[in-house]
Amino acid sequence: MQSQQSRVLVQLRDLILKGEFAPGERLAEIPIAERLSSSRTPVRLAFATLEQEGLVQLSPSGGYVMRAFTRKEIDDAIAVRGVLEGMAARLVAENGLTREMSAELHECLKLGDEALKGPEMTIDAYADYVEMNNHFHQLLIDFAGNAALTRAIELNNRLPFAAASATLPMHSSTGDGRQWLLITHNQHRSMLHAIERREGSRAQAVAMEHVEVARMNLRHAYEKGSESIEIMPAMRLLARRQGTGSH
Amino acid sequence: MQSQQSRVLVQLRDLILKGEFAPGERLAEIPIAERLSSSRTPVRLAFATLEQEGLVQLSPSGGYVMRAFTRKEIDDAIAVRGVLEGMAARLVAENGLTREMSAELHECLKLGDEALKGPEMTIDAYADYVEMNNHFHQLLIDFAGNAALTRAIELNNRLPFAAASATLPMHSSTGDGRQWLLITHNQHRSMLHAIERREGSRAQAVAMEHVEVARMNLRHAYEKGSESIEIMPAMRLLARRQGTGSH
DNA sequence: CTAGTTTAGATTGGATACAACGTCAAACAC
DNA sequence: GTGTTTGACGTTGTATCCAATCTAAACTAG
Repeated sequence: MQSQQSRVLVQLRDLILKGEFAPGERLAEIPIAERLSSSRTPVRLAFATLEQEGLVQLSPSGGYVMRAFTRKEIDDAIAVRGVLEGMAARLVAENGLTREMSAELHECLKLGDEALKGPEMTIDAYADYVEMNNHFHQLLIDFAGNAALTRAIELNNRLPFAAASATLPMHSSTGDGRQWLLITHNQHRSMLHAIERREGSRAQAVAMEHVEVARMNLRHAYEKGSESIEIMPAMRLLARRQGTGSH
Repeated sequence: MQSQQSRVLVQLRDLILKGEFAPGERLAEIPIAERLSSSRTPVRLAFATLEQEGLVQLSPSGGYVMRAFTRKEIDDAIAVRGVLEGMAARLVAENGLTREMSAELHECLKLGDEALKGPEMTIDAYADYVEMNNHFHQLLIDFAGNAALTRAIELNNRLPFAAASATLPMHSSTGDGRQWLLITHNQHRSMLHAIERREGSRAQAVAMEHVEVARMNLRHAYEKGSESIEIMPAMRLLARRQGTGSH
């Protein structure tokens, strides 16, 4: 078993992302330490990390409080992801793919085709698509071979909703979610096509356009409001109004 | 006076950036705690933050070791800065400037003109230019009004050499440094011009080209090798060969 | 009844104590 | 002479302790 430190960090981050704490809520060390059956020390260590990740904030009076996220902040973070993934796609196009890289990416497209082939999507097919989507994005980032870029994307994705998978169309079972998945899947195909033809600028443009679907889905979830909290608990971290909501 | 936590963090980061620790060196808590006259607790907290910043690494056997940076990693980080600052410039151009914003940016240009006006640069004039440069870049980032972007740039700048000021031409007194400052200054002017005309794409392109000077200077410093360690102690953190240098 | 003050409790920031672990070195065996 | 094992030392990870501070409630005075 690993150290308390990493266990507490992972579990606490999980609790936060599950919406266990209300925005602005004071995060006392003792109750959390008890809840995760550890002492205060690993909890404080975890807080230091989570503060860097932007999930919690130092309170001026000491201690930490849960951060609130405005709609604009999430939207902005998605835009940043677009730019960074656009850079990744451009780099991959400029540097060129090896045969193995190309094969891996094509495998993703194939998995996507299979998940989307029926007229209706099962839950399993949806899960498969999400996994394929994550893999595809991760491959592009890895193939770009730029550690600072990888890091920047990783840190940006720590913000709730900013990650690629967080804002895939969630209502796939209702039918119109599948339409959007078809569109994002086609964008993946365009991206790979551009990359293989070394069209860096096109690859970048498609990658940037790609996140617009995520923005649209965020808007959708935001308007649905409380309904989407059921399937996306992290929605609770979204402040309904501008401001931090902490006082 | 502030907390030990923040004091130790700042001082320790300073020590690291001054090249006090060799790449791969084990960073023991007790000596550092004694050196900064605190207990191990704040040091440990600082390590957690510095690890997030990428300056130190967890050793598999426990504890932290000083990270080594390869030339490529720094170069890549500068490329990421170019993309992010390019995004900032584009956003500012697209959103437009208020009268106050415009005035502040023009003030920077004026200060730069003054610092560069003589045929030779004094140390003071150089210092003024550096300060103006930082301010100009920070203004653009602030005016973009995208918190995730601000954060991403900030985190990326924590890597040594990646920040805008870190790789300005350092040999300004020798004359050819001044030439390069004239060029970067002119790029600032072009950027503002593009922004005022709402030419987002041009503003972005200039901002991206702008960091090429930084890359060139890094190459320059790297080739000079030990000479540049005198004026840039952080050069010691650059691994002379690929790899982590930790074993 | 309200507002201000005081006091008691809880909580954080920091230091230290302790146990488990890893590392290094010396000594022994082959 | 070399390789291995064992033991001692140092370090980390974690828990707890203490003091300083903030919070909140209750009480008093106007």
